[in-house]
Amino acid sequence: MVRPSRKREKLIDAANDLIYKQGFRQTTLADIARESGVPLGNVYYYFKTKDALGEAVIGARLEDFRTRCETWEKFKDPRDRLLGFLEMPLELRNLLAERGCPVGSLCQELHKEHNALTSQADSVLRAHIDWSTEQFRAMGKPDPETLGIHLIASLQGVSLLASTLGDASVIDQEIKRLREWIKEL
Amino acid sequence: MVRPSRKREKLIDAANDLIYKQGFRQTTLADIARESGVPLGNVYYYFKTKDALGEAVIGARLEDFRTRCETWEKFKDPRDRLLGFLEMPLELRNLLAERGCPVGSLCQELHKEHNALTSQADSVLRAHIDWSTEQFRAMGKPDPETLGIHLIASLQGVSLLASTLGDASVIDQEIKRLREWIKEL
DNA sequence: GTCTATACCACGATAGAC
DNA sequence: GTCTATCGTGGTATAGAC
Repeated sequence: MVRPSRKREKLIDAANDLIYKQGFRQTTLADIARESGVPLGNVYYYFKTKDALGEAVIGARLEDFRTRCETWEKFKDPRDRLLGFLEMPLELRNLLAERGCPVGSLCQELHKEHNALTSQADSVLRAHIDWSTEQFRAMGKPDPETLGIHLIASLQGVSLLASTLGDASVIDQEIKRLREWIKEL
Repeated sequence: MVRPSRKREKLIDAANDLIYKQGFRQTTLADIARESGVPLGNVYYYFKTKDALGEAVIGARLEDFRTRCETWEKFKDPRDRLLGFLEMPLELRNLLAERGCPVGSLCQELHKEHNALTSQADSVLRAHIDWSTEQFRAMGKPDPETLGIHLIASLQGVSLLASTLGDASVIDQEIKRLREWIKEL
């Protein structure tokens, strides 16, 4: 069996967490090397550049979202899928209040640089919008994309405010509002 | 008459724009020096550190918001004040779609670093929330802060999506929704 | 494949002439 | 007050021994 290198995985995991905590630019390869237990010079055996490692991290995040999607798609009713989706930010509420949303904050950051990774990071947020839009479409709603955008924008906005205010309860408030909105739609 | 140095103003203006365009960390003092026409070494005559210049920029932004508040407070009806407030993101729609919200993106960025400026940047976003909350309170609504948070979170979220999708029309959509929400409240 | 040592560069900050 | 030259630090990336 061809199994991917352990060190490669460890590097991606460490980078994933550090990028969430500190941002991409602020996270140095030395940080990642230390956190993953891989010597600095050895990082370049697995990834040619820092950007290449960033690309792998974003790929892992997209993969992670796809896996989550599968669990929500077990629900037959698209309304239930959306309500299932809304459980995620509730579970992560303390993390979101501390660090903001990993997807949104990376998009913000990379849009300010002129980084080659920008469009890849964007695609993760876009995947959230597209998945939500599909559920609204399955519900037979007109303008499903407007609804999908409203849903994701609300979550992004409240993540930013929760981390700025250092208060996770604003997430609960907004999720409550969104749940009611979806039920009444 | 004691007038503040022209160069000092130019530095703040250039820094303000560059920080909006590129983010704080990504913006170098060399960038700011070039853009403002002030030689690099001379920057330190006006600001001891880069953080000190950042602090002046945030102060200018807060001052700018206070000035805008005065124009909205000409309306007697708090509902009209909120509707006046919502004109701002509409006017800035193309800028928001290109660069995101200057206030929100700076909060995001500084929260990832452990920068001394973080709490100052936060106070600008907080000012937006507080002002909105006051209007809802003046309308006699229960839980005015929840409403204020919803308003600002919506704007922040849609700014992020507009810049990620590169599409200003999502701002129009969400503002339309918010206007109706305020009118029916 | 693994690791140490280091080249190289960019940036914040300072020294000091004018 | 103004400006040039430069120091020191810390980051990405590479060379090359094992």
